[in-house]
Amino acid sequence: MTLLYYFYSIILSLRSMKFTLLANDPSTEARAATLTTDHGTIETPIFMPVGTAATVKGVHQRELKNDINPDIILGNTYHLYLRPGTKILEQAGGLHNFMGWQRPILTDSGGYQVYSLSANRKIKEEGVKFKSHIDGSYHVFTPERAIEIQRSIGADIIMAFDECTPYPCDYRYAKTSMERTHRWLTRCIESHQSLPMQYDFQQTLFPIVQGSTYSDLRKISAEFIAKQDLPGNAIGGLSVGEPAEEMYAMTSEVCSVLPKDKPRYLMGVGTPINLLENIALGVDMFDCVLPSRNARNGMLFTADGTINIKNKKWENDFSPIDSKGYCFADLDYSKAYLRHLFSVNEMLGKQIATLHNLSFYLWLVREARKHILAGTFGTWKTKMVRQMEPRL
RNA sequence: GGGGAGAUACUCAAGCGGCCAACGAGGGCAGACUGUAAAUCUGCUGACUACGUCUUCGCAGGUUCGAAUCCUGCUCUCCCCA
Repeated sequence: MTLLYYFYSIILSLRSMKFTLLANDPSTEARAATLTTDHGTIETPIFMPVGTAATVKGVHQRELKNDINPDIILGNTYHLYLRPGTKILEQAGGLHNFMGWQRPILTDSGGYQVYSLSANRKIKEEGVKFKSHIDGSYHVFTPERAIEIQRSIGADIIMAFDECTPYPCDYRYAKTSMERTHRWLTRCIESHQSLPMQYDFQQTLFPIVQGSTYSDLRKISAEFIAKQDLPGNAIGGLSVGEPAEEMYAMTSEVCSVLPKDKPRYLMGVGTPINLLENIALGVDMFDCVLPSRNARNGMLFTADGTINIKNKKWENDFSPIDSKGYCFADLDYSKAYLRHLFSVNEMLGKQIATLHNLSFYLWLVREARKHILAGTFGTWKTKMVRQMEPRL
């Protein structure tokens, strides 16, 4: 029995994630593809809703699956490690079973927390020491530990442990940090290869390009990352406050180096316009808290730009939330009603807004995909960007 | 009928002679948010011909250089005893 399981594991580990390019847009670098994991196929370009603590905040799994309908969602290593902890996740049979989501999941390694919890952590060559925001306890994340925890969590795609540098970041530090992230990557790869699978599906490791806003560093980093020959590649350290044009310049630089036959994941991006511009530069995967967090704060993303549903001007606007109807709630409820829910701080308001925003984001990337497949992405993108730009 | 407490901006509520256009909270109005320490955070919230002026602290008088703050009367509210 043990022997059988052993062979089964070997067969599983030989199988790897499959990326199939279906189309290249004629006027941009945009591509449409499929990415197959053991939990299903992801059609790219894709937006991955963020579900940090084993939940896309405010959304039932049923709505997530049936209405928003993303092919993959995110979880976070740091948060899940703190609570509920790897022991519980292992007992549950991994994150998929724990949260009742059987499609693909990607976990961030905790690299972003190195950035966002900067006041509560210390970086060393060995790893990063964090002070827990929950009980003040100290925890050390090393590249090895980050992979080990991600093995226990059990996401289909797991991320290398990196440092997401802040903006602005001086050149010397950007270079030092990038080189350390590269060394950490080597350790992540070794760890990933040596640690046994804990569940009966494949987990794929993605490395992360760093280099802040410096073209030469980005190029060096992208070359180093590409050389590792992992099944997919990520671009990190962007959308941390730099102007959008700088982000696009970096994405463009990096995409020109990263292999075309592997998925490219731009971490933490972004606004609907950011998504379209980066798809045009060759990015396949995105994740961002904007649609979910901003929804809870009353901001709705639409094809005609953003609106703040809390504003007085919606008080007696009984038209549908969004007549385009990206989800049932868009047509079932009015703007005036949604504003009311926010006014009285009813949780349903935040749920509806989240459902709308994520449905819109997923509509946007699916629509982009259709246009790439049809060869009309360039003109469509230009039109959409103009339409969504803030009017003064 | 007797005794006591109190009335402050949209609401609740501090202030008890000058540093008061008046703490704080709520509400209201706006803004921020990009690999989630976020159902969070920030600003404004008497009026105006706005870095200045004017009118406010139940109402009416008074004391004082100066009152939301002290005194007198009135109106109203609450509590206790009969």
